[in-house]
Amino acid sequence: MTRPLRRRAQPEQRRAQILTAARDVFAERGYRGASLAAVAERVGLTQQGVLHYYPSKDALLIEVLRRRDAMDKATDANEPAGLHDVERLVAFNATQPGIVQSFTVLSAESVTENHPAKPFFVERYRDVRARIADAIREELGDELPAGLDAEGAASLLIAVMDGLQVQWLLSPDEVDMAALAGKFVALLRGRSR
Amino acid sequence: MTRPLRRRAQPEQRRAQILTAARDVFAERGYRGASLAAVAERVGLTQQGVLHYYPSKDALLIEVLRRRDAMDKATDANEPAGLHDVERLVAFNATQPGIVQSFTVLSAESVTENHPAKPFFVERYRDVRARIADAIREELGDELPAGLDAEGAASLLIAVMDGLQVQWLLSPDEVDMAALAGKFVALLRGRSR
DNA sequence: ATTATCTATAGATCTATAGATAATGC
DNA sequence: ATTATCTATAGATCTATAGATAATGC
Repeated sequence: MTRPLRRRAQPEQRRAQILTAARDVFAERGYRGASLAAVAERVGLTQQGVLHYYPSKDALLIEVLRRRDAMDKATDANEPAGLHDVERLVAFNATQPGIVQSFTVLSAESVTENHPAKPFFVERYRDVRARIADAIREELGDELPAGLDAEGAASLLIAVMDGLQVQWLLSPDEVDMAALAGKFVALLRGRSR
Repeated sequence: MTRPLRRRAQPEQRRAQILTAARDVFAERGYRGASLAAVAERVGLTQQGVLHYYPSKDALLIEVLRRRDAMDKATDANEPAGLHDVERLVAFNATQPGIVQSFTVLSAESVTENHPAKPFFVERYRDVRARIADAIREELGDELPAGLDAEGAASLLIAVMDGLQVQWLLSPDEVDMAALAGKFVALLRGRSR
């Protein structure tokens, strides 16, 4: 009975493990503060083992973001289906601090010089703004308060969700993200008094 | 006529130069992505020259933040004096992309593990929330729409300003920060229709 | 005498490439 | 035959400390 001296994982499982570990490490330290060795350690490989699956640190980050995007689209997570859905979505996010943190940290870091995720986030915000604007138009038509148009309201809604995440990550007990996001939606609906 | 072989700058000028350079480098690359050598190069010193004035990279970051805070308080910049002042302040910020970027990048990065600026930002947001809540109470009393209280409205206002900055830094031509912030204030005032 | 600045350097990283080896899949 | 994984290693960093030197301030 000979025994294998080294175990090999299923390649697809390995890739998935690596992406999850990378997302967590990037969330904890930012992209520039993270190392391939830290990712490797979490999946029980050497740093070179990780590079067998993803040819560079940049490529690994891009894949993390792509997969996240694909999953979000598949499950309709992280982008509200409409105004009625905002509070539920934010409440769900509040149960997933790691995911919230990865998004907050990477999107802000992406504005820095030559950041590999910059094109990704430019496009993503453009996309999300357009889709949320459509949803708002569908629900409220042109009946927006304060002279807002649907695009502006979409920008504000995204800003509220992103901005609350920073405050919540720093002081979870002082900021009730979901309730506040819900109240912002109520403002948009114009139920102001 | 002997000439000095090496020029020495006035210490206080040097400190100010270093802090400005550090703020810019941190804005461009984030704290973890920045190096002391990059800061040193901008002021014409070696990295060890910088460490003569600030004993560590952490200490340098903390001083950058402290000075910024002191300057903000002195000039009333970066924190609106009240709701009437929000749009003007945001319009002013839009003329200072470097400062906006340093704030956006560092505050988001500060939520990561063991980040030296975390205590600073936890406290700062707590403070700013309280001060803005006071200003809102003074201007609007308890007449807040959507069942908001002054603290909640303050959280939302800060979130709007922070969140718009990310979108604006990524796509300055697509997001009119000042106009949108102004419209959010109009929503808070309850002039909704 | 003090201090601003430099050179030298220790000691830790970090990413990426090259090539070896052992396990898998046909 | 292919490929998952390792060791070895090049080449660049990076922070921080130690100690030398030259300019400043009393």
